Amino acid sequence: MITATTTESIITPRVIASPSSWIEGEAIRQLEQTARLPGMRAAVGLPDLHPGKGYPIGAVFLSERIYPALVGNDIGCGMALWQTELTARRFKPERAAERLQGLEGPWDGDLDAWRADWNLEPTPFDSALGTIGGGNHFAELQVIEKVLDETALAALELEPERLCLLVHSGSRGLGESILRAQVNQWGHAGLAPDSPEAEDYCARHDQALRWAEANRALIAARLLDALGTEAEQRLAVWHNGVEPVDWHGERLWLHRKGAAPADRGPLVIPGSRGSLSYLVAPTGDGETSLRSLAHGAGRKWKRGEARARLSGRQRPEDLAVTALGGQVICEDKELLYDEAPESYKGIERVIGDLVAAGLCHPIATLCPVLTYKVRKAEHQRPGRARQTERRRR
DNA sequence: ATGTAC
Repeated sequence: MITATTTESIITPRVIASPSSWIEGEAIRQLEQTARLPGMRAAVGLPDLHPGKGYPIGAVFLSERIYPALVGNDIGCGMALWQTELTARRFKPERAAERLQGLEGPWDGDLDAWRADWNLEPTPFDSALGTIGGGNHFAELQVIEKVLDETALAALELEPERLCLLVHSGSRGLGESILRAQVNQWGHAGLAPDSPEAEDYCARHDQALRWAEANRALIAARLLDALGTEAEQRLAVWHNGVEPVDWHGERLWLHRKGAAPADRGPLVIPGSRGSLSYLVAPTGDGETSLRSLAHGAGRKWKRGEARARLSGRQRPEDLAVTALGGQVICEDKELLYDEAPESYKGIERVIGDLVAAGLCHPIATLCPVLTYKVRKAEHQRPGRARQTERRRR
């Protein structure tokens, strides 16, 4: 007997982007392919849609089943915004840059207390709590560049003269281990909700969400501590994950794969480190966009492609300051090129497409002042003593 | 994306 518990009809994915917005063919193919998975009910590509490893990034999927492989390894990856005590007027990026050291290593604070605060069980990956990681992850100080909705900004308790801190990171090795265990046992198959394996995955997934959120908070705390200042968190969202939703009275599973939630109030959609980020308020009923928004500008060039394209015309030192005047700390050459502003699409187009589709309205723009990616360990770079020695000769 | 896989 065949039990028809899943919908067999093929759904047609939608792409929310103006015809003039360039989207890679491979990303569309991945979107269509993913939309054919059993139990898929809706699939939407957002304006930052680009190819990922098997599944597209910048997309959202509504399904009868749970697809861990679609969520990917960085479960809980997301953005959090703080308002710092620093004022834009008095901030000295070069001085601040000098003080930001050693954020890559394990935190030497009270890990037990931190885990207790965030309701986290110990994991084998906790030495990475409070570390940014690689790829597109960063911690960035930003100045509010232009206020477009004063009332909304005030409601968020964001004062225009104070610097913001935006942190983008995820669940590091923990999320990766959860996905790996999942794929080893079940492959890429969708899990039936209420099955033991689904419950097991969801429990681990939710733990990774909390871990990632705690990670962003600890990254912020360490960075603020290094700068000798304080801050209050204003916004927090994750853009990689799956959650049950009531969809017109039916219980379905909403997968966000590089897609920000549009059902939890205002959020930041960051551009590259060389462009503005947008603080936006979601608008509309969430029907056409599956309650989601773009999570960033979207990659234009694949990882590893940027160095070959840019190294001829830009030296590493040229990439240390962006066109908008922001300082960049990234002592990893490959990453420095991979995450160069040119590797990303223009954020203005992405926001424009979302606004045109009636999905959000801008509250303010944020301009990067100091972007922290990675420092090498102290022993890997020329120390003060050696530099002094050289100068004497 | 990943205290990565080869």
